Amino acid sequence: MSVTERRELLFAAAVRVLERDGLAALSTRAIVAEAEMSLASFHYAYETHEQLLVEIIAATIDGELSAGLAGLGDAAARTPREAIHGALTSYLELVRADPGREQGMFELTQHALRRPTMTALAADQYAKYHAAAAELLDHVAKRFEVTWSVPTADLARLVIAMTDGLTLAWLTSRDDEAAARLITLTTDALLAHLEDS
Amino acid sequence: MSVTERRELLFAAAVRVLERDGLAALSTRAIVAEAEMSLASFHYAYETHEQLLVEIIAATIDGELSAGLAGLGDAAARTPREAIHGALTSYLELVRADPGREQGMFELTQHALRRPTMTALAADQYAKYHAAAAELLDHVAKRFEVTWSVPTADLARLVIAMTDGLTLAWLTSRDDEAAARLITLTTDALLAHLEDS
DNA sequence: GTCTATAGCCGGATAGAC
DNA sequence: GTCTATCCGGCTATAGAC
Repeated sequence: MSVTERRELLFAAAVRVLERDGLAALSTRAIVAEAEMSLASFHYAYETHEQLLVEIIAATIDGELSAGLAGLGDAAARTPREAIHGALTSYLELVRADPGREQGMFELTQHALRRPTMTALAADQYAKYHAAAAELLDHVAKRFEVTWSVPTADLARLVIAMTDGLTLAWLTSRDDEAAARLITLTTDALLAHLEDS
Repeated sequence: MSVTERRELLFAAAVRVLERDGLAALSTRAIVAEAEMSLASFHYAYETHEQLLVEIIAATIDGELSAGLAGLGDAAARTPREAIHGALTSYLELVRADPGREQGMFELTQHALRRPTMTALAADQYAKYHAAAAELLDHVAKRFEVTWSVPTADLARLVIAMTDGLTLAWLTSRDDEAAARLITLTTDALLAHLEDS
């Protein structure tokens, strides 16, 4: 087996363990067991356990972005409200479909914030979240020929803060109706800063 | 030393370790070292390590509430906008003054969500957050003789989601100006649902 | 290359001396 | 009651057989 193939298998196994059992259970032993390998073979692909963690954080950033906010580009939306409401709703669907995944993201962020060598990763993670949200807000403005009366960089932070808060609220309560109302309130908050060009 | 006194000392030491070093470092050994006790004496006050964790989660809920949203009752505020903006700002000050504390809260929530025996605690935690936020929104409405056009229970979820999102944004970026703008946007979002009685 | 076996450390919990 | 010493298990990492 090639080193790169082994890395990919271990990486995929690690993501499964993280989502299913949480970061606290993401030991080297759990990973190789999930990948059905021997313990020693882990270090043939990765130097240290922490190195895999770093790679997971870095990689999950991009995946999260494309999946979570893909709904914003939804071609079926006929108004800015539909576009934004639909995007937030499709994000919530993602959380509902795989709660462990979003929980794993939070755990990774918290973990990174606690280690000096990894805090930059957490900062990068959120910088990319904000950039992606801003890009999609710009996309909505362009598509519907409207303009945001507040810098999209600021509105993007509002979007990300709300998705984080929405996720935590749903994870702790599992209340779909309350989450739907929260999405509507968030949509209202964003649309208040939209004006015709 | 009485059992209750020992419990209090261990509890306080555990909170210090949690805030300073994080949940992952909150071992029984670390706690007794912080409290300057022997290892065995821990189990004279608490049956298990998990029992202390449960107690910390339960107790920190109330403390967080009273401290975090105390600004909403600020007597100096002369308008609803000042009251809400001031409350969110004073909450952010709390986060800035003690980032480790808020991080510890997130870590406890994530931890509780992963163990079946503790998920109810996380649900209680957020239910109490929401109830407290609703109560304070009601307080603002009463004091300034205005009414909320949306159930305060729903607006309360918006408040809590935003404080969570705001906290994560600040923890990852340490950007005070961006946080201030986020607070202004949040204040706007809430005031949009305020009308004269 | 790949495995078994193990070193060395830290974890929670407890036995037993005093 | 309070401590030291220890059990036992899980952890990361690596040595060494093949």
